[in-house]
Amino acid sequence: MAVTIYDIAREAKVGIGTVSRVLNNSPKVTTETRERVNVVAKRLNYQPHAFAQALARKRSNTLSAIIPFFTNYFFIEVLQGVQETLVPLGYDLIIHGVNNKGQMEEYLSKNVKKGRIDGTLLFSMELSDSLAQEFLERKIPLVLVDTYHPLFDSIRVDNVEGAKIATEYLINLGYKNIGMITANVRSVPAKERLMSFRSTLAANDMSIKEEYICSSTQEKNDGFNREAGYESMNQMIASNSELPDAIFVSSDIQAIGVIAALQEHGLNVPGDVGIISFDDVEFAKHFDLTTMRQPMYKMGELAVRKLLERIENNDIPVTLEQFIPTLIIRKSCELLTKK
Amino acid sequence: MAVTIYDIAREAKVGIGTVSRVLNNSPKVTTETRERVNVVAKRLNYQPHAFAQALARKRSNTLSAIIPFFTNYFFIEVLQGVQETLVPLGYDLIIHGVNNKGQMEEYLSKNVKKGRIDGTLLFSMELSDSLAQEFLERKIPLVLVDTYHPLFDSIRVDNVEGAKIATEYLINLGYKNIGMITANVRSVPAKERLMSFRSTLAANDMSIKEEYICSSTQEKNDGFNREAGYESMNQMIASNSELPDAIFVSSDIQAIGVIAALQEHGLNVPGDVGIISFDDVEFAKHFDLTTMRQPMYKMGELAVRKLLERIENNDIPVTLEQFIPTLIIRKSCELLTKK
DNA sequence: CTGAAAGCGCTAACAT
DNA sequence: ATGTTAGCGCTTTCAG
Repeated sequence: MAVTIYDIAREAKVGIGTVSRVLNNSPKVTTETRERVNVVAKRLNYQPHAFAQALARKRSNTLSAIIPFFTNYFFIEVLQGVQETLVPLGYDLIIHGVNNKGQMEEYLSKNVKKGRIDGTLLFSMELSDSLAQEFLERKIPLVLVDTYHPLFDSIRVDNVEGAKIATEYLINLGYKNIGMITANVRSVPAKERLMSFRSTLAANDMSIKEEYICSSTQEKNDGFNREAGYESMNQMIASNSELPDAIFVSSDIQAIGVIAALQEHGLNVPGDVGIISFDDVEFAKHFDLTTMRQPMYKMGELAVRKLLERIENNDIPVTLEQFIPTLIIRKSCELLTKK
Repeated sequence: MAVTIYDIAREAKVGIGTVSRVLNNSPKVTTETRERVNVVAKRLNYQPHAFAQALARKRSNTLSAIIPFFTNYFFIEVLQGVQETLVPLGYDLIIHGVNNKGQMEEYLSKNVKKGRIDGTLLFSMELSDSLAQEFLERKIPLVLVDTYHPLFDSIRVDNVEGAKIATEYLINLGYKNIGMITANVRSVPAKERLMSFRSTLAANDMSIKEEYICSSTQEKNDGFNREAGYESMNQMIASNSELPDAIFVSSDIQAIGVIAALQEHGLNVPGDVGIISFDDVEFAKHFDLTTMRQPMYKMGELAVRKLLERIENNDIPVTLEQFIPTLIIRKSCELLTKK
């Protein structure tokens, strides 16, 4: 059996109350007894029993993260940010990978009630109003990452600004006929990126050719997948005699499909068409993709801080933090001298 | 405040003992009272308090996983297997990503003592004898995944068999001059794969050209990285007038580097040289890599089952389970007609 | 400043 | 079959 405060109390010849005080750094203990207790605790190699503490304190020092497993790359980096900021603060993380919204809701509405969690991080999935209501009522701190709800803290990427940076980069490189391949526009990020692409082009007095804009109708991952990119590119090739000289693709993974389609038609990147995409997931560098990097690690870090703040004080006003993606220049676009 | 068994007891007009029995499916309750309690529990939307249960039961129903963050691809799939098998069984998972061995040891020897965990999964990292001793003494169930220690259950991939399959595939395709690019041979998997490559070639009466075997001296990830593959390939090109017609590379990520080096020298895959690698991580399919797939999901699944078995009964003998990798045929090798 | 005791929510042994 | 009670290990009053 593990060593408890009773053991320490006995050996140090004090009451368990005093032991507890020492262990929790209560000021009302003589330096002398404090010292004595500490020595014994160390000698016995004491570790507090997390559950007993949680029960007595009504606070578990553990957070949960609900993550759609299918987002793979993105989430692993965010998670690392989450981990590395919460562990030093004495928190533990319970993760729950879900594959669909039903699973998520089940988990949220059930497991969270068990009192084992001080707060929750919800990733990349839409929060329904009924669930939102439940969290509000139960007063369980919740912060959203890569998704949004007006009643909760949210941490997102500024898609509008990111798409603007990407588009301007293409323009400055000297590309004249720029197209866009976007995911399913029912997804918010896809919509925002497309919208910003259009307005940036307009702001720079560049014409927008509708034939050069192609959005996916795929359901799987909202069109953020390789096949969608492949299809879109093939479609664009089939219905145009001439292609754009550069394409802004709404995600790295789609860009892989786009490049494959291009190569099958004997077209090279960036020789024949320049490509810029979005995300900078792990493999992007293996493809030398120029892309807009989402600061995933930092998002995880901030998410934890926000959540902890809210656990301290749930009355602070709700915030929305937007990260600006940064341009990662690799080799899928080039400076056009024929400018 | 959340609803407790006292609330249920009051409403259902029974004692808390009865409530507890009903909730735990004890047989000694009348169907009638059972029904009554269940109805009230449902109406009150009762959820047991996990910590109180853990404290009383001396069992937490939570497992922990210690994972090196730098292995990225591999771990995310294993983790999914872990998750999906443990959640339906009523367990929770606390994950702890570590970046080095020191962190791992700190976590193991400290956090695990807190009594919040029923058992632990250790991934891809060597277990020191002193830590092994500690686990043994504390009787904390531990299973190792992708690593090995004689005193604990281990789940691994059979590198010898995998390398044999890969090599034989190359031979059957008609390749005559087969080389190998391996990671740092101080790593056990790299060593095993190389050894098996040699013996398979020998068993098939094929000559082994030492100039066609190149092992990395890199430290980073034991040479399982892109740069190592790139370097090795360049080195092989520099020191040979003629190249092998096919190369077995010890990991997908190295294969990416190998292909890059080849292309820089105007050589194509599989046209000029065929490539087969190992792992089948997520991006392998984007490169059309023919590779040996490690059944990651299944490994996670089995790891949980083993751990749970051991939690039930820690006296069963230690086992070692080896998974045979499966050949995934894509396009980085081809049937040679010039056979 | 410190010891004793109550209680966190639940399980399990003990009565009845 | 069901109610009662004693812990599980810790925090936190409440006395002193």
